[in-house]
Amino acid sequence: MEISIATPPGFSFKRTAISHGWYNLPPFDLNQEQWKLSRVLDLRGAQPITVKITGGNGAVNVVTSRELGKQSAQQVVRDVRHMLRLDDEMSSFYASIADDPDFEWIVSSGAGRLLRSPTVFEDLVKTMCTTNCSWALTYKMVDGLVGELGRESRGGQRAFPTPEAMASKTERFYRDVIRSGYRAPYLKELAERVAGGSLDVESWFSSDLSTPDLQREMKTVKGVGDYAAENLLKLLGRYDCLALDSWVRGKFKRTRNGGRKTSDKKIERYYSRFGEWRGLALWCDMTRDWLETEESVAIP
DNA sequence: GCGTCCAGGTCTACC
DNA sequence: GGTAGACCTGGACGC
Repeated sequence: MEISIATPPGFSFKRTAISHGWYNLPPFDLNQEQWKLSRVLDLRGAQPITVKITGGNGAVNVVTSRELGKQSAQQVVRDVRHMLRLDDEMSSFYASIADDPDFEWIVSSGAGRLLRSPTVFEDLVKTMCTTNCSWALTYKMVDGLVGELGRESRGGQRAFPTPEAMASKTERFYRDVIRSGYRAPYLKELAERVAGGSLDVESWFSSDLSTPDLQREMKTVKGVGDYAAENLLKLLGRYDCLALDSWVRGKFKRTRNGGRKTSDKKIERYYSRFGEWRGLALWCDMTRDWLETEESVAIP
């Protein structure tokens, strides 16, 4: 089954697909030769399906692994729009950087939409798996979660596990099988709180709380500190924080500070001119070279 | 082969 | 509120 979803003017599928490390973590899979982004979506009431997404002129094309009813098709459209940030209002951000020669490329290349998961829960678990470890270990943990606990689509690929599936496993499972180390009790506790209904992380997406208040609420989750909360805030569409981690600090040092070590204060000062958009300006600046050549909006 | 360091940090105890 | 030390894993590196 094929579904075409209209994209906003200037949207770049390539820049969006590769905007964030998530494209490299299961169940996402990005084929950079064909520029095809695949993943399994858990439709809850129905068997999970695999979707393959490609860019086009003024639309993205979604091919599903089987025919879908009206309700399931609507959920696929909703999830794809959410993942690719098709409903994000970018004009204010683009206006804030349009006159800056170092950042104008973001407008002309259609960058600035950060790929995210269909659920806040998935983004939160993945973020917890990025802390204090190499990317290789992050991959190993996420791959383990998907492979061990994700529901299977018809083609044998797996979705990201539900909170209920994760809550059903023991802390030892997360240590011994997932190899998550000291994060094991954090993952177990988070899944239990979400599955039990005492924590509604999906509500964070439409929360009326101020960013500092929402950040405080996020940090009530064990294993979520400043970096993890700020990273999640970006994925929710709030960019008034920087989510500085060792990778960003190193990249800023190389690209913006002549290879010299710098303080967080200096990084904050550098991007402060972008106001409420400073987190997004920083992220685009740090990931500019993730695409070797500049992508024109005419080549989505 | 072995020890050390560190990578897309966080928690707790203590001051 | 600020800080030191502990916490898991696994790859890179020096010896």
